[in-house]
Amino acid sequence: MSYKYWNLSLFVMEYAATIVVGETGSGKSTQIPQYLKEAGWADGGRLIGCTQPRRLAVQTVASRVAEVGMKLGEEVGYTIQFEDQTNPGMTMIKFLTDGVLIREMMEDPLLTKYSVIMVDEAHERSISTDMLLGLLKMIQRRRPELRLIISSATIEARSMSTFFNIRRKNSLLGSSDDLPNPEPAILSVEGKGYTVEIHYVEEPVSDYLRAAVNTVLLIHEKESPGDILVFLTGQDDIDAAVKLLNEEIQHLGRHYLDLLILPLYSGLPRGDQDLIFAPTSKGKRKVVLSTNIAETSLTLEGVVYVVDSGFSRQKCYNPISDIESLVVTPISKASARQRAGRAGRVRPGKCFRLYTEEYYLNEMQSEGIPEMQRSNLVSCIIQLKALGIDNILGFDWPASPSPEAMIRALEVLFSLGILDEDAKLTVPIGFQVAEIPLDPMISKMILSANDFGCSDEILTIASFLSVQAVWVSVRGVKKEFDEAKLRFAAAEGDHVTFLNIYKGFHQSGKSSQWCYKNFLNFQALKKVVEIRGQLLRIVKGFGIPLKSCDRDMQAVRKAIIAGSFANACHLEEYSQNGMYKTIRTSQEVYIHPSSVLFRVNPKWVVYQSLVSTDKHYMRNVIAIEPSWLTEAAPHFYQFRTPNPALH
DNA sequence: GAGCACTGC
Repeated sequence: MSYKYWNLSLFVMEYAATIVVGETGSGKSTQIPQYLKEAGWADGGRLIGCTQPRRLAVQTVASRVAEVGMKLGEEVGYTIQFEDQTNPGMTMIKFLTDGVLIREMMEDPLLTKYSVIMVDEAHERSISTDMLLGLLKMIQRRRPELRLIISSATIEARSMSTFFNIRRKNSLLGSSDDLPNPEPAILSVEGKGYTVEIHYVEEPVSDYLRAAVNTVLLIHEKESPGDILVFLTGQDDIDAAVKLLNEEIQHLGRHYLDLLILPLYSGLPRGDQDLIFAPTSKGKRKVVLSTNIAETSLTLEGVVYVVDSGFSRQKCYNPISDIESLVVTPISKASARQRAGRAGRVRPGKCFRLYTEEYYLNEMQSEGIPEMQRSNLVSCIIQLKALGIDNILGFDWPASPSPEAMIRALEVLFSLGILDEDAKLTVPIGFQVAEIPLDPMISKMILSANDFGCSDEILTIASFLSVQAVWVSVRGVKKEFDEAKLRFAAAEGDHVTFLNIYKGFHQSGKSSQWCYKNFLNFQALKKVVEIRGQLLRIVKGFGIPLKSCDRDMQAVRKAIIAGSFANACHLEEYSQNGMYKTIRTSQEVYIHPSSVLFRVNPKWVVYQSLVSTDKHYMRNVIAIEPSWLTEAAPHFYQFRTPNPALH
C-alpha cells in the first residue's frame, strides 16, 4: 500500500473534517479507507464508510479493495439499491452510493455505526452529495467524534472548507482537549494522470460540429496512433457528426478508412456500448463521439486525444412554471479540465478545445452551478422532512436553492396531501411517501391505488415509470418497430401500454428472445421486475394488499390522476398541430413522439413528466375525463378561476 | 407535427 497518505490518519485523528484534493484516479477512494482501517478506525465493530455518486463506481472500488487481501462481502463490502454485499459484524469498510447512506439515516439518524465517512467526488455537486454534506455537518454537531473526509478533484475545496468550519465562538462542547479541531484540514494528493497538452482554436468557431469533424481528420493525419474522444452535447449532435465523418472518409479515401467511428450515449443499446470498450484492432484508430457520459460515468482506455466542443446539455429549473428543461450550455473550467484529463490515462495526450484560450481564461465559469440549484426539489425536501428537518428554509445547505424553488416544492407536496398546513409530513400518507424511493407523485399514485383496488397494476406502472428506454429503436427497421409498438398500444395511453408489455414479458417467461422480437429492452424489463419487487415489499409493510382490478382501466387511470392531477392538459380545439395547454398555467405542451397517444390527441390528458427542449413534450400520457380531476383534487381545481373548457 | 445530458433511492 502506498504511503502517500501516511499523514492522513494524523489529520483524521485531529480534525473533524479533512478535505482531500486530488484528481480522480489518484487512488484516493481505494487507499484512504484501507489506511483508516490500519489506523484502527474500524476497531470495536465500527464502520468506515465511503460514498460514491454512482453504483458502478461503488462496485468497482469495493472489488479493487478486495483484491488486496480482503474478502468482498466480509471485511470489505458494498451496498447499492437491490444489492447488499455486506456482513454486519464483519464488514469494516463499506462502500455505498450517497443515496443509500441518506436512506440509512432514516433508520439511524446519527449514523452511529460509522466512525468515519468519506464522501468521494464531492466536486460533482449532485443533489444527493450536497444533501449528504448538509446532513453530515448536522450530525457532526450531535456526534463530534464522527470524522469526515471530503474528497474533491477541484480546489473548490476552499468553499467546502468554509462550509465545514464548525468553530463556534462560545462552544458548548466543553473542553476541547478530547475533541477534534473544528476547522477542516486540507490535504492535496498528486494525480497519476499523464500530462495533457492543451490546444485552443485561434478564432471562435461558428459551427462546433463541423470544427469537431475537421479536428478529428487533422489528428488522424498529423498525430501518432491513439484513440480520439470527442465531447458533444447529445444524440442528434452525435448522429450528425457520425454521418459527416463517414461522408468525409468516403471522399478522402484509403488512409482514412482506418478510422472506426462510434457514437456513445446512455440510450445506446448494450451491444453497441460493448463495441466501444473492445480494444482497437491493429492499424485502426477509434473515434468515439460521446455525450457527458464519458466525462465521469464511463472510462475509455486507449484515448490519447480529446476534442472538446465546450458545450453540454444541462438541466435547468424554473420554479415559477415548475418546469425542468435541458439546455445546451457552455461547460465550466472544471469540466473542461476533467474532459482534457481523459486524454492522459495511458500516456501523455493532447486535448483540442474548440474555443479560444482567451475565452477559457476570461469567460468560462470556474465551477458549474450545483445541481441542487437547477432542480425541482420535491424529492429532496420530502427526505429532509422525513429526517425531522422541519425548517427547510433554514437548513444549512452547501449551496442554497432559491426560496422560490423551496416554496414551490412545499406547495406541490401540500397539494398532494403529503405535507399539512404546518408543512409537517401527514400521517400516514406523508411518511409512507417518504419511504418509497420514487418521485412523490408516483408514490402518491401507489398509495391511492389501494382506494381503487388496483395496487397490482399500479405497482407495475410505477416500476415502468422508473426506467428509461423501455423500447430499443433499431435504425432502418422503423416500420417493424412501429408495428411492434402497436401490438402493445392501449387506447387509454402509455401507462396501460406498460401493463400490456409486462403481461407479455411475464407470459414469455421473461425471455430475452421475446424482447428482441418485440423491440423491447431486456435489461430495462428486468429492472422493472426488480423495482416492482422492492415496491411490493414496501407497500406490504404499510398493510396494502396486492389487488388487481382485472380489466377496469378506469380505476387504474383514477389512481394515476391521484398523483398527477396537476399535470392535466386540454387539447386546443383550433390547433392543427396537436397543441395542448396545461390547466394550471396554460403552458403550451405537446405529446412526445414516443407516446402511443402521439397523433391520437385525446381531448383531455394527464402526463407524467415533461421533456423540454425547443418545445415542451409530455412523456407518458394517459387520456382522462375532466370530471375525474375535480373528483381527485377538489382543493386544486374547484377554487380556481372557472375554466370554460371544464364545462 | 418528429425526439430523449447524466445519475440515484
